Amino acid sequence: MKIIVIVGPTGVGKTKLSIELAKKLNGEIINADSTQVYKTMDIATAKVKEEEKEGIPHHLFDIKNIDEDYNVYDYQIDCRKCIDDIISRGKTPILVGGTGLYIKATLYDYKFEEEISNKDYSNYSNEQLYNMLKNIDPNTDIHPNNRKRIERSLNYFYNNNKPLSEKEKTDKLLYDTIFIGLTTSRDILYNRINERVDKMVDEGLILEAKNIYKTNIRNKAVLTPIGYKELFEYFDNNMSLEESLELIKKRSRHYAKRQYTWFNNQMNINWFNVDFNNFNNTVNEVLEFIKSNIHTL
RNA sequence: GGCUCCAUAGCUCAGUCGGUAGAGCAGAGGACUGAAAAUCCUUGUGUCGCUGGUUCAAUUCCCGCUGGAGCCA
Repeated sequence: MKIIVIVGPTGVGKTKLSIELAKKLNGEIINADSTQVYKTMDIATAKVKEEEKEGIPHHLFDIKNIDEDYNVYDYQIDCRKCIDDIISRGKTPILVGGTGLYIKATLYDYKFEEEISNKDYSNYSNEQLYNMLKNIDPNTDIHPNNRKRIERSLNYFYNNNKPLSEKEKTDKLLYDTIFIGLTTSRDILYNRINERVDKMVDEGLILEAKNIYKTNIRNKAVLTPIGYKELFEYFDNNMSLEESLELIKKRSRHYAKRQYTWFNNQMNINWFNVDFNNFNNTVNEVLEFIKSNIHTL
């Protein structure tokens, strides 16, 4: 059984395509977006709305509260379980989302072990941490400024008693997968992203952010997505509303660019240019590609 | 009408006591195996507004023009 994966930068229309494909391919949709696993983070994450689902089963959305942690390790387990379940019922799993790492860790043979201890490094400078890492892992290629990676690397060492640079890394694909990528020109994409932020505001983004702001939760889940931390600056009077929204747009543009870098260089994607005037053209083009791909096997 | 100031990268500006220029932002490229919408790295050639003059050499000095800001009438 084939797995369909739909990727692409934020705002190209992945959600829409996924539902059209699911209808035609007897499919079920699995979220592959790190921020959409959380409840109540709906507008900012551009989560699919209930009325848009058209009866298609959607998995791995809204499975965590915002005060809970979730990461690749958890996702790999959940998503593989989900894929197996859908296949066992004779349906087609359709992974949709923009989080390249989650998709790759699930479909490729990434190995994670359970980890227990995670130290607090807040008393150390970047330089001190880097030197600590160099001591235990001389071959590390992490940049000295990349504190997050350095901490992770140290934790890996203390949990596994070996340097992260010696971890075995495979590029083996575990599932029979068709990778579909949606794309468009940079100009059009950036315009869509900018307009979408304004649309989010119309749909209640500020209230949604305010509600999360009022919980006083400031963990990874809350501070990771684009759209809340920027508005918090406005709520705290450090920024005007306009500045805050501009920042959201800018960061979304940067994010889209990083997504291209990942998908172009980490995965073998079959790219399709989106026809925004007639989305059906795009759907049909992709469908044809999938069908020809299935037949050749 | 008179006087003063400004005109340099897509934007905001710095600078060259004359030897054709540099920052921030925007933009572009890249890395990525437990925060990934995160984190980190790399990347600045542009008729120095236009025209003429002085000079071996002008974006830099001088004349004029154009556009903008301010002051005096």
